[in-house]
Amino acid sequence: MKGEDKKTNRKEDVRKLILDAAKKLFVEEGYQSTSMRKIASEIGYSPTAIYLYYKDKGDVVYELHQEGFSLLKTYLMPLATVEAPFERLKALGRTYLNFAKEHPDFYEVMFMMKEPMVHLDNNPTNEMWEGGKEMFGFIIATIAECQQQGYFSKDNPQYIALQAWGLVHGLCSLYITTRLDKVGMENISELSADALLENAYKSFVSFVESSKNSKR
Amino acid sequence: MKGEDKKTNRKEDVRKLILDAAKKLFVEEGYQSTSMRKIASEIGYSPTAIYLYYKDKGDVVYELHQEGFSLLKTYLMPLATVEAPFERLKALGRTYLNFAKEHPDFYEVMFMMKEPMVHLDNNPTNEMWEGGKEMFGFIIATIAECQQQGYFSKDNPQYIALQAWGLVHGLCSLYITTRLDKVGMENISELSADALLENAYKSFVSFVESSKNSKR
DNA sequence: AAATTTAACTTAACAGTGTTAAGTAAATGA
DNA sequence: TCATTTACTTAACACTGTTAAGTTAAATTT
Repeated sequence: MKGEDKKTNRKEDVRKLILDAAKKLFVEEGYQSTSMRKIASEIGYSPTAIYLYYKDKGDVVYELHQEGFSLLKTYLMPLATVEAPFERLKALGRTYLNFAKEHPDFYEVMFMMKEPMVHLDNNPTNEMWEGGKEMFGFIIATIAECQQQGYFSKDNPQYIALQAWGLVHGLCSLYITTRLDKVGMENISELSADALLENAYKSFVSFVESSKNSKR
Repeated sequence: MKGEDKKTNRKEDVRKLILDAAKKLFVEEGYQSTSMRKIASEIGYSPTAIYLYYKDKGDVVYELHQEGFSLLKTYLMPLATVEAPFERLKALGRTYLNFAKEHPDFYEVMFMMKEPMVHLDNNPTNEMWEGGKEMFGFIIATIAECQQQGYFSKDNPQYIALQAWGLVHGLCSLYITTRLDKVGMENISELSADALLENAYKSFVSFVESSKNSKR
């Protein structure tokens, strides 16, 4: 069995070598200019060598997408210690926004690009976008706790969670695609994208806060 | 002057010919497989002929993006007749969602892709994402009217409009990138993406409705 | 009417992309 | 030692956007 282990270990090592090179190019030069050939030359391999370890480019992009979710987890971990559910929810939104701003490339591959989802469809394994579902589940659970404290309506927490996620994701994706800049400028107030993002989020939080115990 | 006019008319005609071919491929085969070569062969030209009428691919994609905003306008025009501002706002959200579902490719190029924004940055004309700003302005104006009727807080309408846009855009982009499918399945309730979208939007509307005159 | 210029294209080519098939050299097993 | 597997590389295909140079016909000028 030792030989077997050694073999799979070796295989895993090279996979990691390739993935790390891909990640490096990805964060330094962006997705657009991360080609199979560049990844290969980064580790001194020929382009086709990658195909011995990954099925195709979609496969390595999917792994990158998974790396992104690992990174997001390290951002969200500390939130588990926040006792008050609404405080936790606010921090969740903040952290999500920060993650998107600090790692726009990862955010893109995780939440904006079609490729990783297509890869999931083509590889009908039992895992169905685990990372995304886990994060969404965290929002749902937190919302449900908030409801018990009088926040939001008594609606299905899934729907409310989707509103929250949709809003924050919407802001992040408009920010990343520079559309927040474009609507902010020349608008008398002359607000920067960052200021718009900040103010919109704050305004949303206080809107939810103010509607506590309205109970529809 | 007649010669001049004839010349520019001819030039405009061919530009339209190219753009229509691009649009056809765009809606029938999607952005991914709309290449300069396919556009050219669609109208019986050689690939390089396009470059006599458009600077580069980004240029024709930008025009496609403009076509999208023309189309969106035809969707939004009828809303001007809705007197009650909150009714108009609800209809605006609905219409926006419908547009995204009926024309996902146009929606992508208008609100999700980076290319058209890069094109704007590289062509420093006086127009700064006119279509986007006009639509966002429509939301702001409607929100402002809603505020006068006791809806929302007395916050800057720009911030509230951005929340609304962010939420609806977030839902649309999660829908288009099939992420709503992925989080909806296997979730006991087993909701389809369409049902999730629908319920989240309805829940949001009734949340805003219920908080009327809370006045923070 | 003839010569020249300009307009509207095409052909060939470059540099890049993802990907497959075939070939090679070294390590391993019998 | 010989055969086989492992781990790669080289060459090639079919694309992509794009540029430079060449062609052909129409318009303009002389």
